[in-house]
Amino acid sequence: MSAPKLLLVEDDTALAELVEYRFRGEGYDVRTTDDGDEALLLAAEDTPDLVLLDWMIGGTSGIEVCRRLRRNKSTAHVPIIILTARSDEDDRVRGLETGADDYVTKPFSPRELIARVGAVLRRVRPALAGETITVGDLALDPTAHRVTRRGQAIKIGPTEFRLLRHFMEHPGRVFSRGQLLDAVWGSGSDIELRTVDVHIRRLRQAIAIPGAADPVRTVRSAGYALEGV
Amino acid sequence: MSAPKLLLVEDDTALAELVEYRFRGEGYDVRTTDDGDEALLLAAEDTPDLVLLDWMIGGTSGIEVCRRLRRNKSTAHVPIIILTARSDEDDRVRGLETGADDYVTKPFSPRELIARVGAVLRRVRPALAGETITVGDLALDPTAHRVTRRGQAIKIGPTEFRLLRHFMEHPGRVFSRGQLLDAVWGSGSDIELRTVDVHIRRLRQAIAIPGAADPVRTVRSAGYALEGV
DNA sequence: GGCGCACGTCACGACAGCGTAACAAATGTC
DNA sequence: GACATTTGTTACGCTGTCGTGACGTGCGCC
Repeated sequence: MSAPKLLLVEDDTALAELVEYRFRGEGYDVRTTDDGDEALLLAAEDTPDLVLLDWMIGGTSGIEVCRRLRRNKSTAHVPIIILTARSDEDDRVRGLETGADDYVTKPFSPRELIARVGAVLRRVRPALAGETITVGDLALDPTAHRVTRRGQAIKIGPTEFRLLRHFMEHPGRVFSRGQLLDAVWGSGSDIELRTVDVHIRRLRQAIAIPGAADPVRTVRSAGYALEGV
Repeated sequence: MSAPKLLLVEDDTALAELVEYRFRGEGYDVRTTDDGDEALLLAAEDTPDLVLLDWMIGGTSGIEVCRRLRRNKSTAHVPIIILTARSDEDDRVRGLETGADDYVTKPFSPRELIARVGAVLRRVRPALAGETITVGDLALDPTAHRVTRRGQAIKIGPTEFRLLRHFMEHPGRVFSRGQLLDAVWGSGSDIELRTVDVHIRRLRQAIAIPGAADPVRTVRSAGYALEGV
């Protein structure tokens, strides 16, 4: 549920197994493939939270996988860490140009890789790294499953919690009802769009405290957003 | 249960005796072997809390023992400290890649090794370092196998003890039933998820005292957590 | 052997939380 | 201002989850 999902694309089987093992030990949910095309499929059917991408793989080259991940809407914003054997500067530039978030040259220690992954996740989605996220006077602790506003605890149901968490991971950004259904309920759920409204109301009710403005903004005919800072 | 169990794999008999002697003096339960294969057997039949592994030993090489410890489910998460004569950087990388937790180069003072072992145990499982952990008005003494609340002794069964200890090692954090089964019952035990509920109830009953709130929090559709401070 | 204890499982009941529909209110359009 | 569209709000039935008591079993101890 809250374990960050990694997609590992690596054709060195031994290395892949090692990395997979260590990350599982760290509480990650890892899926592995040695093929670029399969990677794109896997990423499409269940969007990972981060992609570890070998630079040179069979099927499609790493740079191509990177580009195509970016092109696809659901995977466009997934952070990517490139693994490469060459410490060549040209490659580094090309990798980052293609939209990779970080760059690790082989040989690396799993510990180093774990640290890098942690760093990228902390930067991109703090809640996935188990860190408390703060937006305005709201604070959400994902590991303790706790929400506070101005220091006082908020009683909140599971769905509202996930909804709020999604908002707090992208403060200020407007989400359509469909996007919220995908992100909070899961992409395969056929739920009425209007159901979102009800949960927005419940969320508003839950985080409402007297004398404070409602941080949930309605954007007419577009969706909802959390007031960022 | 209370004394941390060490497995020492070392073929320098004099050194092994010295280390063993010193650690026994510190209250550890030490078993020693000079053979890699025997080490794996010993580890399998009675999972140690930490393995001290010489890099170069007869039978199987240290790195191989390390790998095979990791591959076995019951020993997969046991911390390993590598002892090596070479301060060579390549080895260091390879050792950590294989999943060792720390690395001590010979010659070392027993005092240093004791400190490192303590540090690793504290990091991995605070209760094994023999320190009493305190959360709120609860206190748990892992060596004496005793729990007190507001100073008064609590009668508690073995499973509830391990459950409470796990909670107290991670106060405030929410664990799913599956995670609790892995952590308290051991991974690979096929126990019904709902069994956790029953033991949660028994734990609640055990630590309940009149006029005090229940420190075990139910997080609906997520799991349970111990109220942190 | 008899006893007590701790354990894992089950079944039942309670209820929180969910999704939906229906109606009220607000907002935008001409 | 009249209308259409979008959103807010409420009520309701249903499902899934949780708490709880009871039961059978295995094990060690006396």
